[in-house]
Amino acid sequence: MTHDLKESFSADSPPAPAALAAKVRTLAPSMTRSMQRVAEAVAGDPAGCAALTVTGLAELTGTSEATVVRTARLLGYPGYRDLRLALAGLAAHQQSGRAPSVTADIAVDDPIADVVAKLAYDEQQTLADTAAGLDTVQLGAAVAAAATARRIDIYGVGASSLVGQDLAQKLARIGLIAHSHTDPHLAVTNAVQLRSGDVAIAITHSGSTVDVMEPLRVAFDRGATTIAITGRPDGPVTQYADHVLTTSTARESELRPAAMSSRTSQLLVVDCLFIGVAQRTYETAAPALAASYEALAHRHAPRPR
Amino acid sequence: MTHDLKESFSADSPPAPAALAAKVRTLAPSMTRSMQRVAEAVAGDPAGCAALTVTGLAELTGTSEATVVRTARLLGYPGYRDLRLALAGLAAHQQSGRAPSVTADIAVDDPIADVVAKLAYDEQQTLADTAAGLDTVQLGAAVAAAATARRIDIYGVGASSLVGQDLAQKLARIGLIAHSHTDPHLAVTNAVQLRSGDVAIAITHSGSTVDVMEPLRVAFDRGATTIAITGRPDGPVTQYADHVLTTSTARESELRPAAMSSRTSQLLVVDCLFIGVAQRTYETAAPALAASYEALAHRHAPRPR
DNA sequence: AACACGGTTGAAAATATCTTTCAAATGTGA
DNA sequence: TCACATTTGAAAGATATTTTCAACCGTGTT
Repeated sequence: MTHDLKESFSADSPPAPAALAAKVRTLAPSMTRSMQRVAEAVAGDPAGCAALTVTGLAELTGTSEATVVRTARLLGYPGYRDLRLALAGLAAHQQSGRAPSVTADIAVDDPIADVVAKLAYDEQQTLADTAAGLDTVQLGAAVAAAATARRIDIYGVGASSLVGQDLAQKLARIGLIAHSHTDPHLAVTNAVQLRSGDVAIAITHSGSTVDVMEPLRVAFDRGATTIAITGRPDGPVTQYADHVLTTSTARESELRPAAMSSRTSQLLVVDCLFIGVAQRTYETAAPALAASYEALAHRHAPRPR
Repeated sequence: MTHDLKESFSADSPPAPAALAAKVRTLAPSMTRSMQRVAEAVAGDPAGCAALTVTGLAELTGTSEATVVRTARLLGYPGYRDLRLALAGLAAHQQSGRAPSVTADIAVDDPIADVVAKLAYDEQQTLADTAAGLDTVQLGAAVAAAATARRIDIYGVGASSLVGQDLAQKLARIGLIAHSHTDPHLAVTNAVQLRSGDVAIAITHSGSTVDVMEPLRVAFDRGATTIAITGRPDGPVTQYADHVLTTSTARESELRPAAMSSRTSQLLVVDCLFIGVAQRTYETAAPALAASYEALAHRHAPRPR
């Protein structure tokens, strides 16, 4: 416990890391020759020096450990250890300063690391856009309808079908009766069965996919509450929709199909819808979720050693 | 010999400061209780921990020096000293970028607008974590294998099956022979047909889903190049994987199942894989993509007036 | 030129910190 | 319950840091 006093000292008085180079210049005149060599090395390559031990830095500068420690002291740190920590911080800091221009399109010859960065950035952007553009009133209405629905039918084809399946899976997990339809004919056949109190959800990025519009129209005519999740709030599908949830569209490039970002956007909307429903049906949702985890437990292999 | 590449993951991961919190979550399940306590402390207060010595951190977490060192090792650092340096860097990093206030868990009584904001933020976080934690060497190897594969089989069940389908759909669109298998029996039956030059991809968040491991094992034994996309880089599935792509794990709450963020993470990985393959097969991929757009055009209704 | 003297320096000892070892404690499955 | 494997921390061992101290250097004086 006694050493803790030292800790508290280092906590309140270390110099601001950013000003290190300046401090070196300021204090240089009052330094001895060997100390200046050390200070120079430190100011010149903080990141590199952070990787060195006292001995390493002493050798690098052609001085001794003692001199390195003296320099650290002069710069305002309790010892070399703390200077080194500050150096690490400084390195990380200036690392982040160099913001990579990931805003560009993905090119054919981009290195794989750039692809990862750009893709992640794009999808993050898509999420932000979607969240910003989502009408919470419409979403609230959709949630209310879905939470009390007798049954929920979901239509989606192509890439959107996966989103539909995802939603259906999750709703089913919390005990709701939800089905995703991919086959347009079967979807229409099923839609005919719907009536007031049921919910139909169409997912289409273009807002004009016939195979998805048709079953929604039937459901609409039958009196079911209809929801459209689309990137085109003015598209044809919305004329059969009681509630419209808008997804965002990101620029697409040759290598990055629009389906990619629309899927991200659709999934966020669908997740919001799901969480909303789960909130409203919490009493039954929570145990249902727990039960489904339980049921799956035996499908996993034991931990290896 | 090829399988030894797996080793490189845990061994080479150098100071990746930004991804520390993510790494803690990813590796937490494979940690012992006391190690988790240490990891928690580190992830919770990087700045504070950076000021502590091994002994200090051991006392703080009620464990021993040995455990602290073990934890540092598991997180990918040579020892505590290096973890501490990374921590200092991280502290400086987050000092500059002030975190937003939507970090709280989603509660049962959150208004719908908050749900949207929190969910979007969480998914963005997941994307960032995934991108930071993705081993580009492994990814590059996976891309190379997939781009030249005679055929690609993809295994995934539950939520992961949708990710598998998404990947298969996209690869098929650029002219590759790719199939997603959901039925474990059929998957194994198909896996038997694989041989050297084919690629098998298993997608499982837990890393221990038997239904997915089994076909991958068969493919592995048959000499196919095997890829595992999993949130548990130390899970059983990796023993049959030539290349391991790690997805990140976000904290989950009662209302937000882990499946949600793992899906986001998996999709990003899969997208990166796809783009990588598309780059490598650009000559054939570009016209194939264009053709598939063309073919779908007539499935859309004309814009209404 | 020789000397004395204050400041500078690094080798080596002393200390602090980190790492490894190993046996006890704890948990786990038969 | 026992046998076995895993987890854990105390203490020994290895490194890194700090301190000590005598040698060294440069300068100014006699």
